[in-house]
Amino acid sequence: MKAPEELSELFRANGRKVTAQRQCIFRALQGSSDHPSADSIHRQVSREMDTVSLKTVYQTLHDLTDLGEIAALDVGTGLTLFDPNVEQAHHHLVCRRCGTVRDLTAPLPEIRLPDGAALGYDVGSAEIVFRGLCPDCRVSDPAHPASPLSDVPPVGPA
Amino acid sequence: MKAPEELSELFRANGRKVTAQRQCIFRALQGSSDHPSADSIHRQVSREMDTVSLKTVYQTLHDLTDLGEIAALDVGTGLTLFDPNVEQAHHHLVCRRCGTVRDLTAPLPEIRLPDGAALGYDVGSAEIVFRGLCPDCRVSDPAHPASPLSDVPPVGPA
DNA sequence: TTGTTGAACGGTAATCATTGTTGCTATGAT
DNA sequence: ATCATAGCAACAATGATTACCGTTCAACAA
Repeated sequence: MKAPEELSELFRANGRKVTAQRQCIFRALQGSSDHPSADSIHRQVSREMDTVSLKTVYQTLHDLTDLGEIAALDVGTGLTLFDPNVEQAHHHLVCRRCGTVRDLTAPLPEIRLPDGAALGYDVGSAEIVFRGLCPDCRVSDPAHPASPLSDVPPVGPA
Repeated sequence: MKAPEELSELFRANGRKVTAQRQCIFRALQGSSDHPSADSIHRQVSREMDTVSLKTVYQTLHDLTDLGEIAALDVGTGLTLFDPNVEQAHHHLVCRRCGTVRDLTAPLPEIRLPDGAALGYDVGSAEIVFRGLCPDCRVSDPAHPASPLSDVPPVGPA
């Protein structure tokens, strides 16, 4: 993701208007190093501007996704996360208990479909999601989900 | 997924009751070779029993997921799909236009995280989702003309 | 066979994430 | 400064999923 000022330029260059709300969202995105949801961005922005609509956050995030500055990421937790890290190719590691997502920058073998395996599809991208327990959730007894801190439902493996 | 009679046995063995609604859902699942949603199963079951609650379908599907007989599958289309094929390890091919999901049984190199890359996670599974346009959607989109199946380009991370 | 018990049922209403509608406001170009 | 229009906030609505609640019925034992 580019810096806020560059994003403003990009928006203008694409016929979109640069509003105070959008600039605030740009800054909130730059400040978040992880994978924020629309709601968490909205909470962050609301601290600075108290009447920002959640819909405005959604629209700006979708605009940024269309422009390729961030990536929408759905790992099965029921809400869409947004990934500002689009410069560096990476995959994701998802905790099946609390739902937190971490980037995986470790080198992985290039994924290639064997000839004829694409079933006529025009395949454009491949994403790998690793699922497991994060260090924090491993501390609690794995056999007994005693007190889940977050009520994200577990997601079954493929 | 096991046969309906075996599923009934399994339910009884786990202290769950075998109702007519559940047996009907078992049969509907066995009859569907693809990746049904809760709603499509509900429509199928409703043809046979006209007063089956959608909640009952959800509960039975979750029970089957807990027992490992089917797998919940969320590929970012907004609804949860259920995959009766849990015996054979496979990945998924998702059409980004119409959302249909196909199994990929082609052999892929085993995905394995290098030592120290797991960031303290207890990694349990890895799933690959390939995204593209299915043959039907390619026909209606001149921007992505059909190409010979042999020259599928290698695909990188999303 | 019959009685008992609690899991499971159907119907409805609620919840959560997300999107549409509408009338007003402010951006960016003239 | 003016002005057309994209964008805004405040709702209301949507679609998938789940909770509530009074009733029913599968499982098991007498």
